[in-house]
Amino acid sequence: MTQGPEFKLNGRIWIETDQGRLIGPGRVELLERIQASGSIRQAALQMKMSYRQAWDLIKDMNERLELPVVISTRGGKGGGNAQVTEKGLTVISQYHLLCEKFQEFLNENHKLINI
Amino acid sequence: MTQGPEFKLNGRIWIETDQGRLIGPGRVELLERIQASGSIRQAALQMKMSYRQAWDLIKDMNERLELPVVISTRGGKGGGNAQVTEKGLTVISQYHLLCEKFQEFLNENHKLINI
DNA sequence: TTTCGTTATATAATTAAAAACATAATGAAA
DNA sequence: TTTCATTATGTTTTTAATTATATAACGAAA
Repeated sequence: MTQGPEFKLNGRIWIETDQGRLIGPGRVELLERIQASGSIRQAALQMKMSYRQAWDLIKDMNERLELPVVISTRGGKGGGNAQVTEKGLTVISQYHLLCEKFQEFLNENHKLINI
Repeated sequence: MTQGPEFKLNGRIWIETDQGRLIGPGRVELLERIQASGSIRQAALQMKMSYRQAWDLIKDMNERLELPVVISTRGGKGGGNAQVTEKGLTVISQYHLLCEKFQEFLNENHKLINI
């Protein structure tokens, strides 16, 4: 029934400080994949992101939040591992909650598009 | 009274089609500056954007919307000029309205941040 | 005490995005 | 009919972002 291009309202939200972005979709997905795999390297591979990039992101969050979001160890069985802390889990669920609200916002305001 | 880093909820919204982003903050600012100056070149200079980039953005919007957002002429007095169409004005005001709503969203949900 | 896969980190290489540059085309006015 | 500033467009260059590569550190287990 509709015709012409389908205009869609979309967007991104994140949490920032005066030092810039701190928590956004990419970082949260990274945390989730670290939690699931127990490995920064595996999480990075899954997201087709370089290990370096993943590590930098984790380091940034660990340094800018009052408690680390990921604790990692090296050596030993498996070569090492990483695990998401309570703080990290809080960050994940907080962001998800915000995203749900944002999705509602997008749905509610889609009808305002009239171009 | 507050302490620690100030966490702020922020974000971006835009209108897209299956061909990708169509209307966002940069494009709308460009339209506004073209409207104010009557010139793509001046608008680009003001935004510290290359003329090429500005022109590409306008071209993209003109081609993807059923009516152009900017009509331009070359030669003559002043070398040429550009003017924002009714459609372009609609795009500007539509996006502003969405941004107002979005700002409300950000303000309302800022309190959800608890990390 | 050697192996293993990972974390941690610096440095080099690659790629993609953006800007810069060059050049026609244009038409009103001097 | 020459000048002028701009639009329009292709091409080259630069820059910034990202990835790749290399290497050390690590510690459990074989």
